[in-house]
Parts: sequence; structure tokens; C-alpha cells
Amino acid sequence: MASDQTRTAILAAAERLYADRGFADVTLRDIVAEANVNLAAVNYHFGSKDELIAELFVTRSIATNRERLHKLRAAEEKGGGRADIDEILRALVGPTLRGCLGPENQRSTAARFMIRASIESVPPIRRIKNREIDHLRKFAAAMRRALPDRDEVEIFWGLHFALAMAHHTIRESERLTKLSDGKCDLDDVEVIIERVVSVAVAGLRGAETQRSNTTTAPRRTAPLLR
Amino acid sequence: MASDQTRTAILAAAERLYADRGFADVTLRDIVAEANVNLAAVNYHFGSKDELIAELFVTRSIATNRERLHKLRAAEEKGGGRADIDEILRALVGPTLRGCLGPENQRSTAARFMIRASIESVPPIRRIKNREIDHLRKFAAAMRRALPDRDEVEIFWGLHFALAMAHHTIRESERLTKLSDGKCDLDDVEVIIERVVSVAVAGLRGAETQRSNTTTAPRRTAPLLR
DNA sequence: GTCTATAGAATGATAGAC
DNA sequence: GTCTATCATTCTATAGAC
Repeated sequence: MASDQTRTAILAAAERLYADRGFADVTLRDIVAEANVNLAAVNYHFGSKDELIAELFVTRSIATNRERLHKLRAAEEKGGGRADIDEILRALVGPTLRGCLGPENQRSTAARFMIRASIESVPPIRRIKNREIDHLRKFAAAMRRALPDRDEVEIFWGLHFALAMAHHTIRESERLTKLSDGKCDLDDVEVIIERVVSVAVAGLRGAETQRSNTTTAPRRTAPLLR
Repeated sequence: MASDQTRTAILAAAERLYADRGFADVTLRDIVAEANVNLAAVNYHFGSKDELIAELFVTRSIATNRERLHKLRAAEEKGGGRADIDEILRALVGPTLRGCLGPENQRSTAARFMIRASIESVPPIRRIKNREIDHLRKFAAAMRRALPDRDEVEIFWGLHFALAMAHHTIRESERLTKLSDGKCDLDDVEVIIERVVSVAVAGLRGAETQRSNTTTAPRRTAPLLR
């Protein structure tokens, strides 16, 4: 099958070029030159430039989501149907962070591609991300099982904030390094995961002491900390 | 000054179209048609499409940053040179969130434009965001004055996570609404600000009890919460 | 200085030959 | 399945009118 060779060559070349130079700088002509195939082959195999990008991103996303769910199930089985909240959050943010962070010189092409996808967020990639809700619902459900007394709204905010910290760390790792003058270590992924999980859990804990059984709104707080 | 009319018409038309339809769908030809000016006027007044986008974004950013710093100074003066940590974080995330969130039908063109800028992050906008570090350093410095015992690294992570939650809430407000089936109220901005601030503060508080005087790494924690 | 008309260069997409 | 040739659209650049 010569077709598959061409297809694969295009995928590999595109992922490498996008990872190296970003989406804005890479044209179809750059990709076909790198893959040593004809310009029209991209449209034949993928339909359009956007669908090529979508296929690259979907492939990597599916792998990450599969790993997330696998870890979620393992955690729930270990706890007999109810996992600890920090285990659930670790299953949520761990695979994503491990797939994108770590020492810069050790990052695979796939990792660098996913970082670009996170930072530049072109239309085809946004469209795919918007379909992730069903996937996230499974984590929300697990979190509710872990914290049956917590208000449902707090669960959603906790999930949302955990993802916020994980994705923002991927998107802005360079800025955080500069801001902290290199003092924030972005190479040790496991430590970062624990950091994200512990802040998310602390937020959920605060939700109980401050908000449960009253209203869904956080109180306007006096200085919580000196 | 006829020049100013043309220039202003382009800026207004561009902001409106980008706000309504996003960066990917709007061409220079769309903008000049909406503004009733000639195509070449864009290049004459702004140099390029990217510089037009940059000018739109810079104008709004400067206003937000000015408000942030104003609130930061007010908080520090009130405390005699040392503000409460939650006041600092409120000055950091408040103006941004107030500028972008709130009831959808009440959002100004400027607000909708800034939401697009957050979600789509085209190259000219990314370039400007990368220059924000000096601005953020002022908040890091104020946080250090507020929490002189806290490890410097924890300050940077706290600042980083607060921004993460604020920006992710702007970027993904639609997804959070869908995920929570409308139960998370994204219209009451003040409540959201308090929520972001309280989680960020809870994370910083955790940093003291768990991590200070030992290592920069968070411990791998046993279940923190049931 | 300000604006218009127009040409140039590059890109993604496609029709049709092989 | 592959390739050549070509098209329509886009941003950019410039010459010259006002």
C-alpha cells in the first residue's frame, strides 16, 4: 500500500513542523516538501489542511483520554467504587501534564505538538476540544461519589479549576520560568502534578467549611491568611 | 482631521467584527467594507493586519493593567505598605474578570473582543501577552510583602494559579456552563472573583503548612479530604 | 499627509490526466 | 493513488491622485 506510506509521511512531517515552528508559520507546501510528496496528496488523504491538523490532534488526545480513564477506573476499583478525591484529580491532570512537560530537551515531537496545540489553539483544535464534555462528566461523577456531601456546584468548580491550573501551566510554562527567574522548577512533572492536585483539593476543602449548607456563593472573606 | 475618522472607523469596525465572528473568519476586506474605507487604508494607518489586531488588544490591555495597578496601590496604601494577600489577588484577577464576564447580553464590544483574544490567541496577541512579565512582577513583589515568611517559589506558583483560574474561566465559560448543566452561575462576576481568590489563598495557605522550611516540592499527600 | 486603484506574491483547494 | 496545472482568495506593497 503506497497510499499508507504517503499518508503516514504527511502526518509525521506535519507533526514535526508544527511542533518546531507553530501552526501560523507552516504551510501545506512546507509539509509536502518535508514529506517528499505532492501538494495535492494532502487534500486527497485528509480533505483539507484543517482536517489534517484535526487528525493529528485527535490521535494524541485519544491516547491521553484513554490513560486518564484507565487511571480513574483503577482508582475507583482500588477504593471499591469510590476513589479518593486526590486520586481522581491526579488521574485527570496527570496524563496531560506528563505528556507535555518535563525537561525540554527530552520532549518528544508529540509532546511539543501538543504544547503548540495548547498555546496556539487554531480552529480545528478548538472544535475537537469542545467535544470533550462527555469525557469530563465521568470525572465529575467520580468526584461526586468521592465527596457525596459536597454541593454539586462545588464539584464542577473544583474540576474546572484543576484543569485551569494544569492547562495554564502548560501554556505559560515559559512565562512562569521567566517571572520566577528560573526558581520554579518546571522539569519535575510529578511535583507539579502534586502541586496542582493539592491546590485543587484545598479549594474543595474550603468550599465545605465556608459554603456548604448555606448558599452556592463564596462569602466575601476577611483576610484568610497573613 | 479626516485621517482620524478613517483610522477610528477601521478600529471600530475591526473590533466589532472580531468580537462577533472571531479572528479566523474576518478578512481585511470584511473590515474595510464594514468601515466604508479603502483596503489600502489599513496598511497605511497600521502597517499590517497583525499590527491592527495588536493595537486593538494593546488599547484594552493597558486599561485593564492600569486598573489592576490602581487597585493594588490602593490596597497597599490602606495597609500602610503591606496589603492583605486576598486584596492583592482581587486586584490581579478582578479587573480582567469584570472586563470579560457578566451577563452575555450586557457585554460590550470590547468585552467580547477580549474574550475572543483569550480564546483564539492569534500571534500578534501572544506577542503582547509575552511582554506582561514586568507588570506581573509588581504583584509578585506585593505578595511577598504580604507573606514575608512564605517561600518565594510558593508566591510565584500562587500568582500563576490565580491567573490560571481567571483566564481559564474566561476561555472556558461556555464549557463550564454546559458541563454543569447551567448550575455554575457565570453571570455574577463578583462571586466568581471571590471564588478564584479564595482557592488561590487556600493553595497558598496549604503551601505553608505542608511545605515551608523543608523543600520546594509539595509532599505526595495522603488523602487530604474525604 | 491622506487616500484610491491596482498589481504582486503566497496560500489552500480542485479538476482532470495518468 | 498520484501528479500537473490552475483557480480563487488573501495579505501586502506601491504608484499616483487629491
